[in-house]
Amino acid sequence: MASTKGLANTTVRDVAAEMGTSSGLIHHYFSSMDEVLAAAFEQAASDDLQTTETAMESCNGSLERLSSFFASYTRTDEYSAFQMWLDAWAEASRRPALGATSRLLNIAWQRLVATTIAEGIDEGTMSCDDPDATAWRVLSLLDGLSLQLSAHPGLIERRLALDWTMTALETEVGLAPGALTRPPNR
Amino acid sequence: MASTKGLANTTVRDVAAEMGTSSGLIHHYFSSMDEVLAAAFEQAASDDLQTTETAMESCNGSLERLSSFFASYTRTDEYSAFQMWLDAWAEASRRPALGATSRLLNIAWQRLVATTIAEGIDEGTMSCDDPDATAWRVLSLLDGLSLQLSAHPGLIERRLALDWTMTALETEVGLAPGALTRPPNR
DNA sequence: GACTCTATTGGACATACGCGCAATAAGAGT
DNA sequence: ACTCTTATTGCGCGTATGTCCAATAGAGTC
Repeated sequence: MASTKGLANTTVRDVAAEMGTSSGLIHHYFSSMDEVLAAAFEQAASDDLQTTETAMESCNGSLERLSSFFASYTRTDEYSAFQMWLDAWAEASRRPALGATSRLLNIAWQRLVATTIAEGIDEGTMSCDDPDATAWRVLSLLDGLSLQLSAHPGLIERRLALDWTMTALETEVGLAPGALTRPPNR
Repeated sequence: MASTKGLANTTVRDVAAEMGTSSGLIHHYFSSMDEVLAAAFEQAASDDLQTTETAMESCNGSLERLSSFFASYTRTDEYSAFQMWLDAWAEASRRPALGATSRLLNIAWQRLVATTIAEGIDEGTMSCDDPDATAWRVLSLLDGLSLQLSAHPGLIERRLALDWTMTALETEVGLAPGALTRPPNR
């Protein structure tokens, strides 16, 4: 999936060329371009989610798991991954199928963080009144900052954006500042 | 500016029709569609900024000014205003002029918040190590939450998103929870 | 081997878009 | 009146896109 042009500008012929088939075949399986984009987005985005999930599972302890979450987040191919999300959010209100897909995947990411926080509470290493709300806040902060990184390169330092988000999470769940291990620069 | 279709799908002919002129005239004043979109976006977005600025100026005390900021934010025409920002961010990396415009306007919003916090510090009502960073964090949180409100209606309650952001600001600048007055529901 | 159903092709069709252009209108200054 | 510059029009060209469709290939099934 080399959609460097962005979801919004991806055409049926692009997808066909990339799969080595014809444009007509795609409309044999998908009834509209909206669903083509939704399927393409789901595949790419849920791949990223899967990668992050397996990386987190290989950690023991919710604290390491959360650190691993951020490490995995910065590892995703920087341009295309987040640009794809920006396109999806912008098109969500115009393309129903794509909107439904992005909604589901956003919820999946939020639940991933929320349940890990809940584990931390069970372990006794974290404290949080509302893991659900905290997950939304932390992810929204990360999205809002990543959005600036992607749309306005150089405006905010990438490392600062990540550090701010991790600090916010530490504060929310009652961890000491720096308790989460920052990933190395890249 | 009735661009309900979104910046990305606005055509030269749309703009021409809305201004009651011909499409050729627009290319007489703008050298490319990128600059047309940048100008249209700048006009709409800086209008919103101006409205918020004047609303804040009519308040005395930085605390009231910050409350006014959030009140003004929720007042902006809900769909089209934020959808326009989403489109601009998504297109920023593909359309240089639009990207430069959105970057400048983002900075303007950030400075608006940062300088108000600095005023609060001078007044002695607030405390904050780095108003600049705090402004970026608060605005990014607000953007990330507003993004969900716009792209996935009903996922998060609008009032909660606003309340979370205002609480985050209160925490950052050492105000008591609830010190900022929440705007009435709408 | 004939038949049927699905997979797949390549292209046609209608539409839409950005951009440029030749032609015209409108002033403005002299 | 005349000229030069600017404003404005309407249209056409080239290109791209989503969608549809007739035709072909292939794979089972009896």
